[in-house]
Amino acid sequence: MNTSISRELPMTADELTELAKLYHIDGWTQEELARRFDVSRVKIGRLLKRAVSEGIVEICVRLSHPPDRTAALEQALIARFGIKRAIISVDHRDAERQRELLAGLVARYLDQSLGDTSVVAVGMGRNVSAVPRQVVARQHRHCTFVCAIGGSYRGGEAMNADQTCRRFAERFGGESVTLYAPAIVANRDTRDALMANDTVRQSLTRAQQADMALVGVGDILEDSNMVRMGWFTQEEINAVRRLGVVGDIMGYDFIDMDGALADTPLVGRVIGLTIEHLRHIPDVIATASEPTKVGGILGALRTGTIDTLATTESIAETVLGLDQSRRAGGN
Amino acid sequence: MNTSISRELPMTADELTELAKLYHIDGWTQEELARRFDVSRVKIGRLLKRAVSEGIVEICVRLSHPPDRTAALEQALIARFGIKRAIISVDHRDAERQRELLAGLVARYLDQSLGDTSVVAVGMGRNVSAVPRQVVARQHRHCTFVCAIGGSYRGGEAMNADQTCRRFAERFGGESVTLYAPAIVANRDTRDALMANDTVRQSLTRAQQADMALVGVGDILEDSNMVRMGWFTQEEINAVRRLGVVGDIMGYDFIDMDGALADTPLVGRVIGLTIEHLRHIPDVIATASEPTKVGGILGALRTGTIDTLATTESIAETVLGLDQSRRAGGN
DNA sequence: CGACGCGATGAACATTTGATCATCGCGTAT
DNA sequence: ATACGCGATGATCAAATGTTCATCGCGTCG
Repeated sequence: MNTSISRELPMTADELTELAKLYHIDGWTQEELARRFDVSRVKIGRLLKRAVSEGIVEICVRLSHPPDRTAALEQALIARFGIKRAIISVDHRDAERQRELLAGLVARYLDQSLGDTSVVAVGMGRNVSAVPRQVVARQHRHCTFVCAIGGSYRGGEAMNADQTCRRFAERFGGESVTLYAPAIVANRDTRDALMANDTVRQSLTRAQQADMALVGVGDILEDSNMVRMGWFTQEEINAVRRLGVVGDIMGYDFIDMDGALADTPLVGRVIGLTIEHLRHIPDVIATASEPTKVGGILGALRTGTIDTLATTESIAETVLGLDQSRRAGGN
Repeated sequence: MNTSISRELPMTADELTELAKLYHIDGWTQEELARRFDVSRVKIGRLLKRAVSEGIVEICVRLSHPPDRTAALEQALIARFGIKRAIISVDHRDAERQRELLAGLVARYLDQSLGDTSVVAVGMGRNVSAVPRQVVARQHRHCTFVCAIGGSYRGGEAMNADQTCRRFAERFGGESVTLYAPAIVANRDTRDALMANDTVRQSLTRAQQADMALVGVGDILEDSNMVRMGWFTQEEINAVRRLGVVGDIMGYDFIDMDGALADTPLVGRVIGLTIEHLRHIPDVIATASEPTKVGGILGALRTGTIDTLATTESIAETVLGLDQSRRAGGN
């Protein structure tokens, strides 16, 4: 056990970890640490700040909504769409924070739902990849997190399913299974060839047999992931929108507000689970925190594949209202 | 919107949630909240404490880096690729910061490995040149840092091997040996002419006899150093990629995922150590911090020339998975 | 009616943490 | 050699938070 800290600021990660543990876990005060290591309190403070900035310690605040307010919303969603449960986060104006808040609740739900050997199929997207960061597992499990869709270098590595799977496995315990294939390929032939590949087949089979799935819901705005990732040209997206498409599930399966699948340029070119596969997974969690996705969420709910909806309070209300109006007003 | 909080402490969970959100998420101070709701600051404090005890907010601190995890990774890499050791850095989302973190670990490794008169061959690249900046030497030595490749004015002087050598010599003590030649020349004849030159010969000979080597691993993406330095046209890089090339060692020797050398337009035009030379150096350290380089790292490991791999946790895991899948799935 | 208990409340004080700034050491450029 | 920049350092001050304690309102019981 190393008891002395070198005089210069560049400390090793191990020393920083030790310091952070004493402060955050054991409850020492900065002044006590300063005396203990014979440096000034200010320096201890700076070191602790550095431990945070380097990711050695992570502090997450989880804000769960009190049951009474969300209970009514959840009941309405269950009654209207036949889902099994809803996870409702408080509203927040900052989009990034909002994502984190919701991801925290999803993380907690996973922590209480995951068995010791559960298999979870994981999609791509910002809302999905935000979840593992918020996980604080109470037990160490032996789960399997398997990619439900291939990878893509565009639009940031961090959103990819394999990264998300790996982080899940780290946090909850267990292993991650990567789908070694691009998320999207040039044409159906390439897709068929890939699907015939052993490695790809194996991963997909495991994904199909998952106990749970965590997927995102997308919109088809100009700045949506679809366009950012270069899967769509501007004209294509306009054309698709004219078909009445309002969003997608897991990043590629497009739906209109009635939950019907649409015929888009992507059909037959994606390597991953389809909506049909999702139907056979006992608990499909769909998560979306952006207000622009209300249409997509409504469509996703109406596909009947969603078991658990995770979203914000105001989005849930909007979706319910939207559904109401479309039932009443027709069109 | 409810703006007032009732006077008695028994508040509704909703009000507590609102309060907690303002404090924990939005960063208000207790005093601001006290003014805002016209109660004493002490009471706000008590309410916030209650929000925690009632489970409305959860605050969790996570310490990363239990050393055992990186130890397991290192063992896996050693077992799989026959390297001697691995240096694993924690992940960090900011690329620049990530480079520094990894460079710090490499610097420490050098500090504990370098003898008083060691000779180190030094490559080029961002990951290599980041190392000397992180050096904090405990003793002053008389080492020799010698360029393993010539210089290039494109793409920033700072990355050049001679600069890096000089900084190393400053930090660790000793001298630096520059390879007075361009990194790449127009054709094989020019190269032969240079290799016949006394000065060049001498430097290269010393590099070949080095005790250690520090080299980078590159990728061949559009924005890679290769292209930025103008060594490759876009067509050439595409052609090379079609050969199955996934990366390079030290900035020029190209390899596919099986670690085999590729025939590229650069062959015979580079002034510096080759992979064959590296094989005779007792400790070749390869460093790479970018996730895009996983393929290149796998190839580099399979060449069998690497003794010490320095990379990030998630890259190490990806490389292991990639190797696994290529062994299993064939192709 | 009045004494008492009890929890809530906020003033006052103590502790902890964050921010600022002058200084120092060291390496570099002039 | 000297000036300068830069980062690290800790003294000092300011802000934020935690703790203590006297008081108050209110209901209960003798």
